[in-house]
Amino acid sequence: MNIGEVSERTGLPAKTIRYYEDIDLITPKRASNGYRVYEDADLHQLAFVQRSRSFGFSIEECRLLLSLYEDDARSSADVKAIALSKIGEIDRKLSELTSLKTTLLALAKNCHGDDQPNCPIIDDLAGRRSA
Amino acid sequence: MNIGEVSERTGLPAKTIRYYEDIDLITPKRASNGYRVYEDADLHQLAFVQRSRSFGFSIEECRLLLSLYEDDARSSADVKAIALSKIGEIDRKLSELTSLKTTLLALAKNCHGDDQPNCPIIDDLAGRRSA
DNA sequence: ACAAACCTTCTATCAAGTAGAAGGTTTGAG
DNA sequence: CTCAAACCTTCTACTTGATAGAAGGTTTGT
Repeated sequence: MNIGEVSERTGLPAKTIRYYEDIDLITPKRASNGYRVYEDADLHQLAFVQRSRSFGFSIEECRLLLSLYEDDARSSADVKAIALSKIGEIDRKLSELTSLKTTLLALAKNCHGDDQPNCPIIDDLAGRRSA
Repeated sequence: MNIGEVSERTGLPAKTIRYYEDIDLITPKRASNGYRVYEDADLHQLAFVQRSRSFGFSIEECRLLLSLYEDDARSSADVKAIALSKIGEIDRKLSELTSLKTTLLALAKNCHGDDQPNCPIIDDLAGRRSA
């Protein structure tokens, strides 16, 4: 299968698929004319990476997960550890975003939002505590 | 004031302060020896950007906020609009991360986490619905 | 006089692609 | 048979928001 069909089937841009080869993530064989030839196993790997990326795993994490995916002797504990650490990361981001939102909401609430220059948001950003 | 003292006072690395000049965000005057000379107004602007960045505003948003900060004829509505749009962005990220976490948690819960290769996380990433 | 501590500019690096240039090949239509 | 569309290739540059290092000039203090 050529890259065009792979792109169509997976929905990944051809550019991205070539990029994955460039970083030695998924490396198809080559035909005699130099074209990349994707076999079913490559397609499965691409779909695996695609889904892993959509779960927020970085490329390097995908590389690790992929090696576990390919490893029949893997232990599920290794996989679970990666998932749990990712959940921890998500939790940290969630609490950071939540407190950010709280602060911005409070600021916005106090701002009249009219055509006057007076603005508590600017005041706060400038370090002038408007409380 | 030289960049070293500015760095010390604001806590921003000198590299970052030079970078902000490079992208025409905060451009100090130069002394006859070529050194950057920061005045109080520059320091205020730096602190303003620093705080805006910590609120999750991008550099380009900071640039806009800074121009409003400097503009005595600004309308607070303009500022509020930026804050509200940022809150919208945060909300989108929050819900994305929350659903991601839910999915990963469900997967991790079903994984034994032992030394056996059998793993519902891998199965899901591979597209094999383990339900 | 000499070193430490500044200052300068320029270049490269990170993540994860995306976009475009410049060119070769192959497929199908007329 | 010819021509163009549609593929394919490699290489380079751009994005964000800095950070790190090279290579070198200046200034301050002892």
